Amino acid sequence: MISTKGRYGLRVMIDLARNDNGNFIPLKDIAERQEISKKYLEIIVKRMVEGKLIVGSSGKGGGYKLIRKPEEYTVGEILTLMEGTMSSVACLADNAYECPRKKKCETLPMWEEFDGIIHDYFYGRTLKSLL
Amino acid sequence: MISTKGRYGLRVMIDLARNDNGNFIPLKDIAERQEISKKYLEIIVKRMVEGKLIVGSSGKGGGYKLIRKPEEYTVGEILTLMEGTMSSVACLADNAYECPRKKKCETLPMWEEFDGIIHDYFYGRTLKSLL
DNA sequence: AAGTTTACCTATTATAACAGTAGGAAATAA
DNA sequence: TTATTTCCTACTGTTATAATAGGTAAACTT
Repeated sequence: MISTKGRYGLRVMIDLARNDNGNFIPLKDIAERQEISKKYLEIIVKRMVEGKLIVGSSGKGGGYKLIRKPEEYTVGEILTLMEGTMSSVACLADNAYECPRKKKCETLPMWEEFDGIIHDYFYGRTLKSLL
Repeated sequence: MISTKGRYGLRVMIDLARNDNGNFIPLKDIAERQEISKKYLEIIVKRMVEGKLIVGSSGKGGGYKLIRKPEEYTVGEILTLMEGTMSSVACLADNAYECPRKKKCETLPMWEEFDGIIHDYFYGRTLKSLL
């Protein structure tokens, strides 16, 4: 299940795209429009800055801004950054321990196929498509 | 992300289908074959009995047994029973609070479409297909 | 009737993630 | 230098996960 990190993160990206006028957009404005606590959003955007999805600028006239054009972000990369992994099961997560039953597991092929569907869905959809 | 409840539950169902000979199958045997703690599996199968996926019988010669034929179970119903919900976001879960931003939410349509894909995938697949 | 096997039932626990809140320091522009 | 805004560290309450522990009840066998 997608947590608030992923959901709010996406909404911040949409908000930044929607209200882009070339200047930095203060988090206060985003928080008000999106009706999310600014304090909590700080955690969200921090990760987005670290992940190079957006850029921040301190001080007056500061705020956040997209780095690329909306059509150059996939929803998948945004969610993956925010959620850590997009795998449906722990066995297939990025940091997965090597499961000893891997070869004889009767459910693994299904999880793999399903993860492929998830991947195709979210990586085949751009931020622009959400505007 | 699918938890051990869903993953182990599915494996128990497969194990019961695979080893079905008309008799009840003791949990001890399932636990050994699946390499999962019997104690933990008790929690899993309890829920499956309550959800009418399987039936249990105490005493010598007891154990668990499928109620229907493998082709009459969908993976979706098994996972939904074990996980509680198969929604990708809290806003769409069965017990969802009524989100005040529902009408203007720009991400909701995507989550709804995605949940449809999840639903189609898992409900269009039977236990038999995993054998 | 006794013993064995098996499900069934009620706790308890350790760990981690989630969803925030709080308070201040540093940077930037007017 | 003052206002604004990001940036940083720490803290907290709640819930879910992934179990473990110990016992009771039922059913079959001898």
